[in-house]
Amino acid sequence: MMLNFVTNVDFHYTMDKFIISIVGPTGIGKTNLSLKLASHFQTEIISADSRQFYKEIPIGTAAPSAEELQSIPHHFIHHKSITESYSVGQYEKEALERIKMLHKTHRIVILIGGSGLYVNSILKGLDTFPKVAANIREELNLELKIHGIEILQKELKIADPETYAQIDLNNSQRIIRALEICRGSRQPYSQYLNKEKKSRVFNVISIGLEAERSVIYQRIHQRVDKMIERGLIEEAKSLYNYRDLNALNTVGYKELFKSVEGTWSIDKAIEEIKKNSRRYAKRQLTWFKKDSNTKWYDYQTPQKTVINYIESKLASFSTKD
RNA sequence: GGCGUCUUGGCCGAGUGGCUAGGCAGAGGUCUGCAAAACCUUUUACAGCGGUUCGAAUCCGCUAGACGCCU
Repeated sequence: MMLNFVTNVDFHYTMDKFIISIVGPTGIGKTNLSLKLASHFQTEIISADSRQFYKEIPIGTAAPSAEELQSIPHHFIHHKSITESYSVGQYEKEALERIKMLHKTHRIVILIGGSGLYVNSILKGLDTFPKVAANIREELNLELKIHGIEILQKELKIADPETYAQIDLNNSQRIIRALEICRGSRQPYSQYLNKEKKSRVFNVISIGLEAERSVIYQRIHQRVDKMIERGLIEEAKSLYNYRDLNALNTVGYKELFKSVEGTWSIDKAIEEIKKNSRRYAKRQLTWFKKDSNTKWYDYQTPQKTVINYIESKLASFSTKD
């Protein structure tokens, strides 16, 4: 339903539209490249970073600076408050609408991704699930806390054997998601999966930025130190009262909260931030490397080289018509 | 110099004759509305040499190193 603007009528018109997707591990230089590309192609940037959505946490999420945000129009950065709940489903819908709008006046839109699932929601699409009341998840979370995961596993086995057979049964988040759909819609979660293929009205050119592992880690360490200099500790302290919000279950904040509480020293917290950032980068790489359509470049590759590649891709698409 | 205690994988740490300790770090991976989340898998050992024994990380001896006490 969220894709009902995709019709045969505007097929021709839309397929001359492009998304340049930039992926890669945290701290590799995606922001920098996206700014360059946006200015070169005279276009705007859509962010697919699930933490840069939140306006209260700019330092720890390494969001683009005020000047950068001013030089190129950005979308989905700082558009939410940490107190609002947000989901990929909502993001997919809103971002697709925004992209459609931008494509009316721009041939190319830049998508910069840090969050694999969010990038995928734009590029490939999610299946459509019914909306379920928020209190169902709250109930499930409570049941998990009181009775443990076994009871949820049992319920899933009955409610949706197919999902039960495939899902990671130790992962309570997945089980709860499946169950909230089962309970809320009285239909098995698996029933909503893999419906008709989502069509997209744009072509995708995917660019990955990478570096040797040790280089990535070194850059992460330096960036964390810089965040501390810029006042990450103060930012975290000021948000301590909101620590239970999902948006603050984020590298940089959860560790500093422990030092506010006195369980960790500041130095220990900083070490943990670096460690968790390294792990995050590793998971991002695992996710993004799976997409064989991505053209990978070393982070030091001249931006001109990347632009040339994109130009040639654009040309190859237009000759296909 | 003498006496004693100790030496387990990158780190911590259990194990006293046969049965994978475990944790952390690292590495690899999963992923359809909490995703910077959540979850899964996993390599490298018993300081060295020799002996006892069917069998030694575990018992004995020597060597090396660490720590403690004594002269």
